[in-house]
Amino acid sequence: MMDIFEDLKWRGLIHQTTADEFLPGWLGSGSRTLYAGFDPTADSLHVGSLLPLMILRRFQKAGHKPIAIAGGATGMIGDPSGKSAERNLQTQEQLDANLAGIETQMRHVLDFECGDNSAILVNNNDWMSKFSYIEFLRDVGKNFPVNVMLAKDSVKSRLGSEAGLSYTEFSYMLLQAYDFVHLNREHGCELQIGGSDQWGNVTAGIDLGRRMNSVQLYGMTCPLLTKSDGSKMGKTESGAIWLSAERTSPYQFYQYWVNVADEDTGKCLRFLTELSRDEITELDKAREETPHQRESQKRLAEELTRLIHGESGLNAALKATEIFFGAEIDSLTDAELGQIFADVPSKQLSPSRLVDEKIGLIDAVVESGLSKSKSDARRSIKQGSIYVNNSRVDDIEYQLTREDLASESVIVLRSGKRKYALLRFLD
RNA sequence: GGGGGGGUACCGAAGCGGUCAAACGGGACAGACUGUAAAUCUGUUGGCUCUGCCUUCGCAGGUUCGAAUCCUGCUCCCCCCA
Repeated sequence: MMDIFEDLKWRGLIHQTTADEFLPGWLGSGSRTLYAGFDPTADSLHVGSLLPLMILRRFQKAGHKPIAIAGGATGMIGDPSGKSAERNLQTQEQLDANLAGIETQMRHVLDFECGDNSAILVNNNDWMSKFSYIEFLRDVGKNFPVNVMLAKDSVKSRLGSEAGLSYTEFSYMLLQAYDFVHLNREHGCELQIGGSDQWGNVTAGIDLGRRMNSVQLYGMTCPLLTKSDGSKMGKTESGAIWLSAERTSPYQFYQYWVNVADEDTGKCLRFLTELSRDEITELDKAREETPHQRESQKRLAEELTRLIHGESGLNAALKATEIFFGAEIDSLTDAELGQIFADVPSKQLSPSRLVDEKIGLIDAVVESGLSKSKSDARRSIKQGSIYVNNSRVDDIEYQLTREDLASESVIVLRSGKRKYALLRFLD
């Protein structure tokens, strides 16, 4: 069994634990059960959830049993930690749909069918919803001194803010704490992991375990995955990077990691991949010496895309990358093009236009939406920024014909470096 | 209520009778360079049946061979005095 604690430490994944001295030996001497919580606010996890998920995976590979808890109940309330304003509440239907989506994705990262230490996914709504308000206050609430709760950072910061803190959000801590106690009782779970902003909630659970059941539980937090400029990893101008292919195509996902800044890449490799120390050290060196090769970014992107989208997803992303960065496009199928250009707008035209009517390049560029007027299209072509199937065409008179089809029925137009549009000649 | 200034292309801002599709700056787009970074350099930035034609300078009229530029009315904005 590998030394999980040592590995986490080397990767910089241990921010704080409740038992620094004790945990290494404890983890090394048997299979333990641990859990991390995931917030079901959407039907897909995003890059932000990748870090705790990977930590669970590391534990599982080291022989421990991971529990992922989807906060069906807590998700209805919203964790105030690190949030500046009150959350919107979610409906039951939304939550159910979200949970289903999330589970599918977790299966890529955690093994749910490997015997004793199979991962399990539970929904805290299953036990929380059985509580009556009175019961909860009597059994759980009375174990929480308000003065201790008020001292937690997550509460303090919100009390001082203009938005304030509702009673509902204030209660969040009790729910998460009770989750831990419940999992301990039902599954023998003894360790909770979470981001460093979860410290208050984690220790609340440990306290509750001691008070209710006289058990000793443990907690471990990891650093938050942030960029060197302090912003969150996994966000772009156009929104979050998701783990579902429907929301973020494998190509976009791959590209996100290829474009990680040099300063952040080392951290990402350590935090999010399972590459060995030697490999990571080598990549660090390569990044230092030949930054323009961007070997480590490519490796990072490759590892993560394969994990989340599988070998075929990775291949699609690589093929798309090749094409989006200039490779000529020909002898592909409609299906392949459809996958590669999943994110690209397309325009359907009648096939007869290719044969009988002849479609001039200028008109094609306008119809595809790449240019807003014919004058604009004419200028673009003259300036050499229009490409048909990725080869430049600077002849204003050019007419598209069947010869220009890149697949059975598609011609790929491009303006400039990145802007693509598909013309589909179908009835 | 009185006095003054002003509304120009995506934004800021010149132009104040013809050579104005309208200087200049920013932005945007493209080309070169490059590490799918940044910077830099170059070009483009109303439309079209494109070496020419058409429509634009708050709105509507007028003067003139000719107006973004002059006149009249309307409208909106800013400043000063009440």
